[in-house]
Amino acid sequence: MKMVKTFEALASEPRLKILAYLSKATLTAGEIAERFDMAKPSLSKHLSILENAGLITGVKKGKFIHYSIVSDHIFNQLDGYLQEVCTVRGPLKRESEKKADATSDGPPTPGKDG
Amino acid sequence: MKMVKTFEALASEPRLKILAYLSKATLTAGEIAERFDMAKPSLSKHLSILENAGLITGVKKGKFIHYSIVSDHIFNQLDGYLQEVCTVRGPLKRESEKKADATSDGPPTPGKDG
DNA sequence: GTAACGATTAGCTAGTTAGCTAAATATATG
DNA sequence: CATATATTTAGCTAACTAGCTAATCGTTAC
Repeated sequence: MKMVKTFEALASEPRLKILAYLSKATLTAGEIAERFDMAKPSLSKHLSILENAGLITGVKKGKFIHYSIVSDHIFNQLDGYLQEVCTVRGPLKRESEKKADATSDGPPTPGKDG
Repeated sequence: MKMVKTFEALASEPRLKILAYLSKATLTAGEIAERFDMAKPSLSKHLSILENAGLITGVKKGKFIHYSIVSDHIFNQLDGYLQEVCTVRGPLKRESEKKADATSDGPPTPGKDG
């Protein structure tokens, strides 16, 4: 698991913002570049880093490339890492602690119940 | 939420390894430095980055500083980010898709039905 | 083929990061 | 106070990253 690649892709304010934009819609590189007031080549590089890390995917349609987030990958990577490092936390313990932590807010984290 | 700081701290092979070591035990800076065959000042910098991001904490006991992982913080940061970006994924849907993922390689585009 | 448009690659500069060695800080001990 | 140990800070160089402009590639339209 190349976690470093994932974290490197996420360790950038512009890239986090790009992901935030893409979390709600599929956008072309040009649209994103407009929103960010950033030169297109600079943005293109960020997109390639994100795509190379598997966090987004680009689909070419004519002369446009539509980028969209790959939520599954992001989730699997981060969740997998959590289970790797926070070994002591079983799913039930997580649920328990989340309830204790914020009684009003925050949904329970699903797990394998075991 | 300063996610960038967290991700920057995690975007480093040495630092991921340090966290891996600390996930199982509390160690002093010197012990970690020995394991990594890395100059102590270099390691010290990594430790300070991790501590500054809140991922580890150092407790001074005499002339030693015992570093240990702050699993809670790591979990909360990453889990919080997941819920921020992967907004469409409700807990139940996550469970469902994890199961479905094993049988089909093309996960459906997430909708707003959460 | 030529022009226009969308996006990326190439090449450059400025700022940052990673590693080192040497010096400094802090704690125990005599 | 002087010494030894544990860790960090300071200062340096090499390598990397981020951003830009200019040039290139691919597609659509004429």
